[in-house]
Amino acid sequence: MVEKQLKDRIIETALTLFEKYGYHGVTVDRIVAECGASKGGFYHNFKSKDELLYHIHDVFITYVLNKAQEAYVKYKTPTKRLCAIIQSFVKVFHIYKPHITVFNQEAAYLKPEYAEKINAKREQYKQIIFQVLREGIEAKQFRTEVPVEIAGLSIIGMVNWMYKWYKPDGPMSIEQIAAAFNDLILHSLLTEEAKRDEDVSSFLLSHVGDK
Amino acid sequence: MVEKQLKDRIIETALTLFEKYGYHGVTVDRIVAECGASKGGFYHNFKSKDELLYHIHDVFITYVLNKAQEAYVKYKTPTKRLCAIIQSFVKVFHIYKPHITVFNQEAAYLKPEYAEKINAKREQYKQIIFQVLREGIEAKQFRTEVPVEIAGLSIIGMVNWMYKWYKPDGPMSIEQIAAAFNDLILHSLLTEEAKRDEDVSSFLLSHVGDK
DNA sequence: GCGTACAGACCAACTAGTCGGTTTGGAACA
DNA sequence: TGTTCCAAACCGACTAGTTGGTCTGTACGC
Repeated sequence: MVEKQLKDRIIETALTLFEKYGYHGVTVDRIVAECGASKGGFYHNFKSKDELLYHIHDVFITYVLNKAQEAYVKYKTPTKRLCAIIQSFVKVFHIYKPHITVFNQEAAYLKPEYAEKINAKREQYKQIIFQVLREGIEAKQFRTEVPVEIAGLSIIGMVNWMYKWYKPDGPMSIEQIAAAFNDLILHSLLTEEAKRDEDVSSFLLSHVGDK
Repeated sequence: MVEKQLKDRIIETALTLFEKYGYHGVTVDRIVAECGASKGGFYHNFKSKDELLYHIHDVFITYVLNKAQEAYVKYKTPTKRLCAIIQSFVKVFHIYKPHITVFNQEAAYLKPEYAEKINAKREQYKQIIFQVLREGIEAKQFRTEVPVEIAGLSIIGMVNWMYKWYKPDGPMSIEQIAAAFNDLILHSLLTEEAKRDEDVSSFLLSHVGDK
C-alpha cells in the first residue's frame, strides 16, 4: 500500500499523455509502455480505454461540483458565494489541470452512457452558478440588466479557458489569478451601491472607493 | 461554376461531422460517402485528412483576424475598438460555428507544420486584444488595476466558450448576445469617469446613469 | 489527344481488446 | 514457522477490425 498502485500510475501517465497528444493521439500500448505496465495490467484495471476516459472526467467534475456546493452552503450572500465558487474553481487548476484539459477537450469522445452521467453533473454545476446570479439580482447586489444565462456561461467560459493558458509556474500565483477573476466578474455584476459595501469591496482589487 | 464544387461539399460535410463526432470520430470514408464523393475525389482535393483539418482552421482564424484588424483601424478609441472587435468575434459564430468548434476542439491534432502557422495567427489575435487593453488603461478609460493578460484571456475565453452553448436558433439573437458581452466586459474594465462618457455608455445595456 | 477531375477496388499499418499463462500475497492449516 | 492453496494482479503474444492513403482506370472539357 505504500508504493503507488498500477491503476494510479496508469491514470497519471494517461493524463500526461492525453493532455499533450489528445485521447486519440495516444495508444493503450503507449500508456502501458510509458508507465512500465502491460496490456493485461491495463485491462485488468479498466474495462476499456473509454472507461479510463470516463474515470478522468468523473474525478474532476465530482470534485469541482462538491467544492461549489460546499462554498454555496458555507456562505450566505450571493457575492460571497459567487466569489468562493469561482475561487474554488480556479484553484482546482493547481491540482487537476491535466484532468480539466482532458475534460474540456475530449468529452466528445465519451461513449453515450458515460457522457450522460458527466453531462448531468456538468448541468448541475451550471445551475448552481445561475442560481447564485439570480439570488444576487434578487438581493439587488447584482445589476438587474445582467442576463443570467450569458453572464453565467461567460464566467464558466473564462475560467474553463484557463486550461489553454495556465502554467503552474507562471508569473502569477493561483490565488492572484483567482483574485483578478473575482475583481473583473464583480465589477461587471455589482451595482454601484453594492460596490461600496464593505463586505463586498474586499473582493475587489482596488479599495480606494471612487468618491 | 454555378453548382457547388466537390471541394466545398467535402469541407461542408466534414465540418458538420467533425463538429458532432470529433476529428477522430469521423473517417474519410464516411465523409465521402455522406457527400456522394469518393476516396479519389477526396485525395484529389486534399493531400491528406490533416490538410483538410488545417484548411478548416485556417479559414476561420484568417477571417476573424482580418475582422479584428479592420475594427482596430476603423475606430480610434480603445473602448470603441474593443467593442467592435468583440462584436465581430461574436458575430462570426453565426456563420462559422462549426469551424470554431473544430478550431477549439481539434487543434491538438494538427500536424506540427500546420500547428505552427495557426498558432502564429492565434497569437496575433491575442496581441491585438492585449494592445487595445493597454491603450485603454493608458488613456484612463480602463481601470489601472486591470491585469492586461488575465483580462484579455478572459475575454477570449468567454467568447470562444460560446461554441459550447450557442445555438443559432436560440432565444437571443447574435446581436443581443454581442451587446450583453460588451456590457459585461465594459463594466468590468471601465473607470467610473469613462462610464459616464456619452460615447461609451451607448455600449452599456442600461443608460440610466447611476447618479 | 491531353490534362484535370473524379471513381472505387485495394493495401499496409495500426490499434483496441483477448486469452492462456505466470506471479504474488496472504489466509488457513498443521 | 513452514507449507499449501487460491484468487487477484499482472504479463505479453496474438487477432480481428478499422482506417488513411494509393493506384489504376475512366469521363469529360478544351
